[in-house]
Amino acid sequence: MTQIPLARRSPIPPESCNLASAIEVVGDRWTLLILRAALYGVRRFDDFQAELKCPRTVLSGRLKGLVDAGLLVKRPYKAPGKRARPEYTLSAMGLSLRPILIGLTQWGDAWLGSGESAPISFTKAGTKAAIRAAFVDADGREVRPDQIRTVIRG
Amino acid sequence: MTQIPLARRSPIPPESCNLASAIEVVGDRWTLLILRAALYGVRRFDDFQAELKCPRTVLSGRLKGLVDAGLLVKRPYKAPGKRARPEYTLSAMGLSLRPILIGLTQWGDAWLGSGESAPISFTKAGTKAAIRAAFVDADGREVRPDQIRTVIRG
DNA sequence: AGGTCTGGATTTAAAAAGCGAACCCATACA
DNA sequence: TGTATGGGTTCGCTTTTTAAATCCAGACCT
Repeated sequence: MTQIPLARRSPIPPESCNLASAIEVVGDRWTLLILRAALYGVRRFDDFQAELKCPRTVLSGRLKGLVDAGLLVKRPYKAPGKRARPEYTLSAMGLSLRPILIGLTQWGDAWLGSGESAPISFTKAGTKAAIRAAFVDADGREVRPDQIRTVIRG
Repeated sequence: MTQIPLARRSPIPPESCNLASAIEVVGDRWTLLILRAALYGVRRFDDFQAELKCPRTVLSGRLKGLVDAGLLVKRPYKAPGKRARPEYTLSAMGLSLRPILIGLTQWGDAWLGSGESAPISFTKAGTKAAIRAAFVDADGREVRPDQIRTVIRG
């Protein structure tokens, strides 16, 4: 196993690190579970609540936070014969988290799964072969994890 | 923007979803910040504490949790002329989260960055061109986001 | 108009978690 | 003998979470 060299501090302090900022935005159990559901198409308050079984106060707070952060868009929808109600859909910013959550799904399949085959998988349109989250170079060719190098600006 | 079709529920209930399980393990602000630091080489209690500025009780609890979950390994180290002390290093399970945290870093660069160029970037060993998180098929060729299809087992 | 249903929240009070400061312990070193 | 250091735990206090109850607006029915 490639060992990471010992460091007393991270090369970038958390205050000015975009990873740390991202963690402030999405690094929360309920927030992540909301995003998971949203990526599967859930949009409405009560549907989120039924799925997550979280307190409605928490849900309402988290939804507000995600809207403020720009990950969700709140807008009215109107089913025929019903009054207009808000629905929460992913913005481009929120949608662009999909590869990360798919990556986390596959990490969970690999390390937390119960041995059975993964209950959900992802394929390229028109084919049946599974795809996976990975890194690619500018030409779209895979770069394996041990080939990744970190470069600090400066 | 590709809209996700409306759904009242996720296709997989959270209780039996490996993504939801993964969120239980790593879906926490301090836990993620610890993993971030660990991926940069931080190993020791006081170094984590100085970097995260979190209460020592919280740090000690989270480290225990990560060891129990198998992401970190606790073992003694001995600097010459010093007494033996514990250090926390990433297991293979923890290391395999690196692509996800790099993906999250790049998401933060794209959406939360202050307009300047990213303070940290990633390249393929031996080259200078940046790499990015993406999906690949079995042959390691990129699959663009709009080409991704979700398949439920059954 | 009045009554009821329903989705989308807010209010309330108890339980849990987070927090900072102080303290403890073992070992190196002077 | 005393002091410094790394790695924690203990102690109170504050903030969040949580579950349950309540509120509210608009559609539908009669």
